[in-house]
Amino acid sequence: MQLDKIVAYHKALSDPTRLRILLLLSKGEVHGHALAEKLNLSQPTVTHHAAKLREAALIMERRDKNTVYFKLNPEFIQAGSEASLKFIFAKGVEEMEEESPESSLKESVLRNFFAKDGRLRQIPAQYKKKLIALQYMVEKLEPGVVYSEKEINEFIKPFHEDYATIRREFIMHQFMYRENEKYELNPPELWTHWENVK
Amino acid sequence: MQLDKIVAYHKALSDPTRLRILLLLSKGEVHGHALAEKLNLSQPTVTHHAAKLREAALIMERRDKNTVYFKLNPEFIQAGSEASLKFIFAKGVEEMEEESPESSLKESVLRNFFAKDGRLRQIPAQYKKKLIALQYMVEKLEPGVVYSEKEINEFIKPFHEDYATIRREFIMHQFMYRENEKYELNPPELWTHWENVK
DNA sequence: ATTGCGTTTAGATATATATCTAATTATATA
DNA sequence: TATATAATTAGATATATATCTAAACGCAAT
Repeated sequence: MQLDKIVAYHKALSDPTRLRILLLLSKGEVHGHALAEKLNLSQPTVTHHAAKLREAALIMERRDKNTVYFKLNPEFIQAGSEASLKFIFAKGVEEMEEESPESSLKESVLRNFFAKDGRLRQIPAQYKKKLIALQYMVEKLEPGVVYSEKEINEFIKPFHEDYATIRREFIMHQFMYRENEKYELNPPELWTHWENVK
Repeated sequence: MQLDKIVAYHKALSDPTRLRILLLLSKGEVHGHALAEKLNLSQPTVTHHAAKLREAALIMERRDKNTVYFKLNPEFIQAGSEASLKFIFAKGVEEMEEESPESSLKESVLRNFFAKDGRLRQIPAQYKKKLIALQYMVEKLEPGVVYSEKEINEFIKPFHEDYATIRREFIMHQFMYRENEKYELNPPELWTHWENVK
């Protein structure tokens, strides 16, 4: 997961002093002492910030005698920006397909919690199993159809008498969407799956 | 100085929990309780992060009964990214103002693409020139005024009959900001300029 | 009214970090 | 070798912040 890299990138840019350093470097190479003077900071402070920027690969260094010159690393500055946007806007990239543990657990839940007539014996207390049971029921609804609350209740009753709780769970776990008393199925990408809850 | 805004933008993105929230929101609206569950965090922690993201204008909220739904504010996420790069790479801010190539290109575009009555003969296909034409038009709007979509259309029509395209380009290139059908001018620092697009 | 549920606020705690001074290291020169 | 300059490291301090629990708030249903 490149999450840590993206965090490091933004951490590096989330300090006014470091941004001012980058601004100064945008005009060309500058050495540490000069940065300290221009920013009215001590040299150790400059070293501190330079280390942060170097760790995020936003600057490069060159040593000449006992003087260290800094300059921008423009490719990485831009790359971090692009990687962040890609990360944030990457809708559902991390979806995974059928796994054996999941399907066997699913079978076990359907066998043990649902009677032959289709009724739900009890709402599973264990989170994973509850989600499986909820999903099993919700998949019998029509995508794209707008239901009233009354209709949802009537739909749930054949499964379980406590329709209010189950209706709430449908919303809480993103199986359904509610607005102004109207209920509608969410797309499956939005459903809460126990694999995503770590 | 917009330094503080850029710092705030990166601070908002410099936490792994907040990035995970944005990732979840990239698939669509999610409410607070669901976020807390999916992330294994307490609700107050979600509120805390939501406040940070809201302050940086990276998310928007909608309330239905006592449930708050969050969603991304993609324009601002992108705008912050562009503003940062623009800030860092603003070489020699003082002398970049009046360069001959830019101003002559601007004059040429204004001369060749706009008729004497002010109408835009055609939308420039070349990127640089299109931005110049868009900026020329958008500068005739009042900063700080909130326009309806109808008003924007009526504003554009005297320039060009394809107001829908131009209205979209205003948003796409960050000249304007849109929320709930309301349009407002962005500050010029946010505008996309062709010098930064290489 | 009372209860239930989702959210927010308040307050506490632990960790992270920006900055400084003082001491140490690295490099070059007299 | 001794000295000067630049950089780094070590250690101290103050501020910021991510997280939690407990309490308060807002809204809807009974």
